[in-house]
Amino acid sequence: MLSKKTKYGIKALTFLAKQEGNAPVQIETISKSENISRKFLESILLSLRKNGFLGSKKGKGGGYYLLKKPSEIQMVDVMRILEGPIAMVPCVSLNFYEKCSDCPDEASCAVHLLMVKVRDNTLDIFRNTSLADLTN
Amino acid sequence: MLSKKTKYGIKALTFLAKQEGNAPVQIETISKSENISRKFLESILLSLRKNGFLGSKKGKGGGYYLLKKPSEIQMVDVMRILEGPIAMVPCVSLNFYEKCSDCPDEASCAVHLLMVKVRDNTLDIFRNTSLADLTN
DNA sequence: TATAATTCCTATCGATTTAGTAGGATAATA
DNA sequence: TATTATCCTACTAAATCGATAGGAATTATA
Repeated sequence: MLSKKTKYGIKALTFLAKQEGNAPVQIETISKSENISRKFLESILLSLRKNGFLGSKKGKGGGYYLLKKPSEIQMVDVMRILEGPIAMVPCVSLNFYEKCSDCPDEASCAVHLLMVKVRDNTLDIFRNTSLADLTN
Repeated sequence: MLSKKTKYGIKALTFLAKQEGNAPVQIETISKSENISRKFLESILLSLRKNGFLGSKKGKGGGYYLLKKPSEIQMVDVMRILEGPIAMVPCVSLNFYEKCSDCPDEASCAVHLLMVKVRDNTLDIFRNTSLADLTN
């Protein structure tokens, strides 16, 4: 399951991508427009800022804005920051690899084999989809 | 994340598929061979039996056995029973559909759009992979 | 310089899910 | 009848998730 955090994060990025110009948009504005709990969204935007997707400005007229063009923001990077691993199993993850304690040999593991296929395909989609692609 | 339930279930099915003949295999045997908690595996096999993948026999010489040929068992069916929805978001699920409470229009939702792509690809893999394919 | 507006940060909480355990009921075999 | 195995229900500890609370820090503006 995709977490609400990721879902809301993508919606917020999309909202920002749709703005004309690059003026800061307040949390409150996004929260109301996208029906996202204000405080929860706050923490998500904070995390997106700390990871280089967003810039922010404090005080009156402040808010968040995209640091790159939507076409330059790949979904694979967004997913990794918000959701974590792309793979369904740690033993198949490129960026969050962990060995399975129960499995003596990955090469002959049915689950491993199947999940590698899924990861490759999913990765391909996330790599080849930018924020711009989702903003019609 | 793939649940341990699904992971163990697939491993158990693979183990059974590798057997010569169709003689019942005891829970204990699978549990030890695949390093799966005995009691947990018990509940998983029970669920696979109730959903038509396995047959069982009680008493001495009893155990579990496949009801179909491995090549006739599609991973998509296994996944749906053990893991639930294939889709990462309910509003994109074919078999477990649920509307998002926060989203006024699926057609224009970025998350929806992205997750449909992922679902289609993943579904394709699970549909075109049989238990036999995983048993080398 | 005072005030209001806004992000920043840490901590906490309730609900749900997950992985696993316990213990006995039921059925088949010898 | 004794033994072997599955069947079934209920319980539990730990982790995760979604959300909330409350105030600190910073900036714009009157």
